[in-house]
Amino acid sequence: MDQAPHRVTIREVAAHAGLSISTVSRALTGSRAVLPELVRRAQDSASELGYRADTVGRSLRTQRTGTFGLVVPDLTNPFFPALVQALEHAARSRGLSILIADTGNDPEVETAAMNTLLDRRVDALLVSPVDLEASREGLISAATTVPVLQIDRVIDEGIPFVRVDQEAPVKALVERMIATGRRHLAFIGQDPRIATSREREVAFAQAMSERFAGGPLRSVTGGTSPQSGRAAAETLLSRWPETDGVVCANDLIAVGVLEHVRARLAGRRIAVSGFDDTLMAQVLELTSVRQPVQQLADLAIAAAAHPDRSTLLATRAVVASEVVFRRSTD
Amino acid sequence: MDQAPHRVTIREVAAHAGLSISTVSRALTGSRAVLPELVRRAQDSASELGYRADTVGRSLRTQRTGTFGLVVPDLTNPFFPALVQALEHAARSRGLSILIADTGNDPEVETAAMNTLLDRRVDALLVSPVDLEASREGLISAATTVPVLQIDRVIDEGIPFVRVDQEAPVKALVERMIATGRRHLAFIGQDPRIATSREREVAFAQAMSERFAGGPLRSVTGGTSPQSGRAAAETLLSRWPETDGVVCANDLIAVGVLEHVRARLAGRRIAVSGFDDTLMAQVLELTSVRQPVQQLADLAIAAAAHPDRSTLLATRAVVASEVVFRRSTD
DNA sequence: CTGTTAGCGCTTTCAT
DNA sequence: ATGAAAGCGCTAACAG
Repeated sequence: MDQAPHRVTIREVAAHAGLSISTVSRALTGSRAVLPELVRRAQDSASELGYRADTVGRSLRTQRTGTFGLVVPDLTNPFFPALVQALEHAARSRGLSILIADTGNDPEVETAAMNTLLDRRVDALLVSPVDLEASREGLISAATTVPVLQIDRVIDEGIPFVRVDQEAPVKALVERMIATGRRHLAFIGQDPRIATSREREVAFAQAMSERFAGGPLRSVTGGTSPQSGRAAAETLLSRWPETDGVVCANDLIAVGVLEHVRARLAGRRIAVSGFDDTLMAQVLELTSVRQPVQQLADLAIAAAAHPDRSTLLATRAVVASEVVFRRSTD
Repeated sequence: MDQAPHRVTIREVAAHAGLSISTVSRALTGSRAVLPELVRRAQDSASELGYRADTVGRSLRTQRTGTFGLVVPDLTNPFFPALVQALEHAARSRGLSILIADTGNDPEVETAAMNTLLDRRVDALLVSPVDLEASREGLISAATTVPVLQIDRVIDEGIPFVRVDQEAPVKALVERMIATGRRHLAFIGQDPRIATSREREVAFAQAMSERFAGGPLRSVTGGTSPQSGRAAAETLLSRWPETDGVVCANDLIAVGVLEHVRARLAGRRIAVSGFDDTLMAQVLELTSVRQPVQQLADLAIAAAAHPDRSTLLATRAVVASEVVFRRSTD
């Protein structure tokens, strides 16, 4: 049936072309000048025999695998598939591959996964760390072995990162809610150990203190799901019944808030916004902050793929995001 | 700063332990019997020096990488992140890794991606092919080089697969719609070149012909998004205005149909169902077919990881799915 | 510009 | 049961 399908080696190509192994290698990779005539002969033999270089042998020799390890906390959170897709495309367009690990929001799994990837000699590690605190040690330790780039979630400024500015969009959301007549705004975060959620919370607190100096800071945190959003909304509105605008750290939470509002507070005109501009936000006409995923990915891969690693090690990029206003904040 | 972080090799461990390289290798991998005393010495030296075997060197020698290539059509479709997550967890629990490729629904990209993965010497290729026709040639060609397992989408019965039964759930949906009083059912598919969509369509046609022999087959196809779902619903309902139940090949489409019904046909009691039981289905109380993603993943990884590849090559698995009834079909 | 040779790190004969 | 040595496929010194 599926007979041991012998892979052609460079040695065979060399023999077939009547050239030395190294000439074939140089002709095919272009690493050194080779007579055009011989290049053709090498290429012809290669394609005739169906030769494709074995990257394992190459990696052992060059000490580069052309592979990045990508560590994400949870593919169930729709932001991450979008990020993975963008990263994978950016990587593949440069001939690079991605080993993926989903840590299920568990810092221990995260550290273990990073070590597995290091064993596979990835050229760099792209990580969205799970936990502001618990992820730190493993991340720092990994960074002593391989270039590490924090993507989206930043937990240590000493390690390279590509992140999104959270301050401007949060401020824009607050301004919009105020402009449409709201005065009692609140924030619902995910787990506060999640870097981006924490940043959004801080940005909210700051924007509010600028507009309502001395006013109460209405803020609760929960999980990352519509259910926990509903629960958080309930807590929030019983604690601060005057609330008329809610900035949520995530679309999933915002959806839960919308549900709660529509079910229990049908008459109230409460503004709601989310983050990530997921499909659900579009369908439910939820105002949300669109993440520049493509840009994030391009920057990350460009940095990680750069020939001399000092570039990666110097990367500290912050990109802007854009608020998409919809009916939920009218 | 980040000084060339020398990785410890097995040679250094051997020197430190006062043993030969081969003894250390055998002690650490357990590939052959070694005196317990020496095993301890090897292990101690290894952990003392922080040794971790280089999988690149190992792979070159053993001709196995412990890595699978995973090729999915589109991570934007929420079914696939769930599948990727389940596969990655199942793989990692066995010490195996996954190289991911998202083909963006393009068969040519798919073939190219498969070749890239083959160059990386993956032990097997797990593929959800894009296109019933256009993916076939590349898939068959890859299968001559490496074990290939079709996941979820099956386009060639001659190649191993792990799939989900589509017939039973579609039949159950049709029966339910009939039981709640509907008589004029219709189907909306994704692109008919998508294997699962096609199977669902066929199952629908069959279920209908059993109940309404000689009746019209109301069926249209479109894309895989709420927008195309809306458009398809419009087409469908203008062509067959009597329609009172719609089985959709996908939750995203179903959401579009719901939108169209709620916006334009507010009074009509039209049943709607989707596939994949995504978060959106839960939020919108949409009846949907929950895919046994975990089971699919476990079967796939178990087959792919099996030491002798004849097991993989013999894999033809079909697992059952479950309809989750919600308000949209009341 | 081309060829010969060494060697990346590991496992596995092959001797002992 | 252990060790010495070969070699997986490739690239890169080093001669020529």
